[in-house]
Amino acid sequence: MNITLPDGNVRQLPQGATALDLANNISKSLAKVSIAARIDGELRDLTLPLHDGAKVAIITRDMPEALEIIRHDAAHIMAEAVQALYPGTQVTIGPAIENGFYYDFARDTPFTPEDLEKIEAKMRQIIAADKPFTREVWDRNKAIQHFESIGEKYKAMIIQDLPQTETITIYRQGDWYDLCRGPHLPSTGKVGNGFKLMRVAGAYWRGDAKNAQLQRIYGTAWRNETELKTHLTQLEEAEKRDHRRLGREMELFHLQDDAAGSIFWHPHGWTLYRTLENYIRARIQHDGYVEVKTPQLVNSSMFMKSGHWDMYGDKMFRVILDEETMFGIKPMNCPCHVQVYNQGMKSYRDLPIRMAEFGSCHRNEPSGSLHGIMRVRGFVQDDAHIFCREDQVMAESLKYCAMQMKVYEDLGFPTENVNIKLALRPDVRGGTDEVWDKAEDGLRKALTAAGMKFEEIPNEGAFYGPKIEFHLTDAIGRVWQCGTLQLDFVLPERLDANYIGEDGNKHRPVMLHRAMLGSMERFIGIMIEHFSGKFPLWLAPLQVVVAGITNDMDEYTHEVLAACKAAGLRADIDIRNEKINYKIREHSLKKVPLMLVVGKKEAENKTVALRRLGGESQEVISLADAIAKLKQEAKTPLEK
RNA sequence: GCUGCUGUAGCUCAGUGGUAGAGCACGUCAUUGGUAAUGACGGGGUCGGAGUUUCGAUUACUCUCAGCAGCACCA
Repeated sequence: MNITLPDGNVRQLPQGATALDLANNISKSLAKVSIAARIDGELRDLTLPLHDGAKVAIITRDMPEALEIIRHDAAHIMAEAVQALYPGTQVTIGPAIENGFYYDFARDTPFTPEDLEKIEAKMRQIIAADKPFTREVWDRNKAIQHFESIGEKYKAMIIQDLPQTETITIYRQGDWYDLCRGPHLPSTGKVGNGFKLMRVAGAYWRGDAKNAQLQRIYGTAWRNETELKTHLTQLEEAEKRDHRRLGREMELFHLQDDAAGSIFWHPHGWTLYRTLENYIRARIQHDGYVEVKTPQLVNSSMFMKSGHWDMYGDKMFRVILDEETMFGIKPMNCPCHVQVYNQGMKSYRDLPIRMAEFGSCHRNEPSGSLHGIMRVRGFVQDDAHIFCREDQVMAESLKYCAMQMKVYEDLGFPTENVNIKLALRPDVRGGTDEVWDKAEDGLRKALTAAGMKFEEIPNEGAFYGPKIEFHLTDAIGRVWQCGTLQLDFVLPERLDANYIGEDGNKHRPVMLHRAMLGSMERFIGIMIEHFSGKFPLWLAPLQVVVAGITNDMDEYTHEVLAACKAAGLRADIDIRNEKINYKIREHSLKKVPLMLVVGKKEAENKTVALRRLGGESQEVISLADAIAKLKQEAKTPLEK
C-alpha cells in the first residue's frame, strides 16, 4: 500500500503495516524517537495499522503534539497509581492541560499533600515497569455494563453521553485500563521523569457547582527533567512579579482583614492610579465623551426595574433604612446613566451621547474569588454608555474598538497580548430572540469590519446583551477580562429611554456599554505584573530620586530636586548618611526608573550623573540638559 | 460559596503543653563614601479572634475571621 509523507513523498509498505513500521522504514533513529502519528490529520497510536493512501506524519518527542500525549499518559499513570494505593476511588476524567495534566477522582476522603508524594512514587514505579499501552475497541453497552459492575459509575455515565457513532476504545497499561479516545505512547516508560504532582483541589463533576465535588490532582509534565526544572524556575520568577508582593514592596497599596476585598491605596499607588485615570480621561475627551458622576446609594426599586435585582440582588450590598426603604450600593453604573440620559427630551440630533464615569462600584463577590487587587469587592470601572441610534451602532463600535486597541498599546499591551472573545446569549436573558439576533450580528460585523481576530463563546453574554471581551494574561498565566463592549437593546426599554426621531415620533436608543480597563484596580494589578513593577517613565509613581554622595553637596542636591519638580517630574531626594551603593541598591529594588547622582564633581560643574534602572553605566550631563531630556521622556503617550 | 492548606515581629520564616527566636527591615551612635548591602549597639510580638480541655494553651480540640491554590461565580 502507498503512504504519503508530509513532504509529499510516497512510501510503499506491506498491507497491515503500522506507523511504527513506517518510521522504521524511514530510519531506525526516527523510530526510536517517534511516539505517535498524525494519520489523515488525526493524532493516532503508532501501533495502529495504516490504510492504503493514508497521509501520515510521524510525531516525535520534540514536537508540540508529543507534549500533549506525554501529559495525557501521565494522567493515566496517575489514575492507576491512585487506584492501586486507594482502592474504591472512582476515576472520572483526566485531560492534558497547559503545562501538565489533572485527573478528577471521586473519593470521600480528600487527598493530603503526603498522599501526593506516595502517588508520585507509585507513578515512578509504573513508569519504570515500562508497560505497553494497548488499545481495545469495546461494545458500547457492554462497556457501560462493565464499568457499572465494577463501581465506576462516572465512567459509565461518560460512555452513556458519548454520541452513538463514537467508537468506544479502552486503553490498557498492564492490568489497569481506562476509557480513552487516545492516542497514547507505546509504553509507560516513554513518559519519562519530567513530571511532578503539584496540588490537590476540589472540582465539581462536569464543572457544575450543583454536582458532587471531586478531588482533582494537578501535575506538571515535560519531555525531560531539564524542561521540568525550567518550568519550576519560571513559576518562581512569576511569583516575584506577583502584584500582591510588588504592591507591598513598592509601597503601592495594602489589604487587610477588616476590609476584605477593598484596597488601601498608599501615596505611590494612588499616584499611579491617578496617572492612569488622567490618561483615560484625556483619551475619552479626545473621542467625544462627556463625564458624569452618579450616586453610590440608589433605592432598590431602580435595580428591580432594570432587572439587576433579580439577577444579582443577592450579591449587592444593601442599606436598609426602615421597613419600607432599602437602598443598594450600586454594583454597576448603567441604570444611573440612563437616569442622566432621561433628564429632558433628546432629539435624534443629540445622538450619539457618549457618557463616561469613573464609576465606583461594590459587589459582594464570593470569598473564594477574591484575589489581590485583581478581584475585589470595591472597585472603579472606567465605564461609559453610548446612547445611539441603531444606524450608528456600527460606527460607534468601530470607533470604540480602535480607541480600545490604541489604549492597550499605549499601556504596553500590543495586539498580540490581547485575546478577543464574542460572548453570545446566555440561557437566562432579557429581550426577544429577534433582538438578540440583531445584537449578536451587530457586534460580529463590527469586529469583522475592524479586522480583529476573535473567538465566539456561547452562553457567556450579559443578561441584557452580547459582549465583546478583551482578555489580558497575568504573570502566572491567569487570564483576566479587562475591556468589554456590550450591545444592549433591553435596558433602554426597561428604563424607558427614548429620543424624538426625524419623523417626530419617540424611538428607543441603543445602549453600548463599554469599559477599556474594566476595573482600574484589576488593570493596575495586571500592569504591575506585566512590567514587573518597572513602569514606563510616564506611569512610574516616583520617577526620579536625586541622591547625594556626601552631605557636603546637600545644597546642590536640593537644587537638582527643585529643578526636577519644577519640570513636573515626580521626584524625591536621598541625602541620608548612607553610601551611594546602598542608595542605588535600595531605589533599584523599589524600581525607581531614574537616579540623578550628584557628588563633588557634579556640584562644581552643575551637572548630574544620570543612572537608569538596571543600567550598567551612567551619563554625566548638565543639569539643564538632563531636565529637558527627562521632561520629554516623561510625556504621556497622548502628549508625545 | 465548595475542597484542601495556611495564619508566630513591618517582611521571610524557625520553634515549644510551662507566658518565644533568626535574618532582613526599624532606631541610636560612629563613619561622609563615587554607581546594587559600612560597622557596633538597641527597641520591637496578648503567637489571627472567641471558646473548650488542662494546675497551666502560642502549642490539643471546637467555632469564627482572613489569606493561599483550584473549582464555581464575575451585571
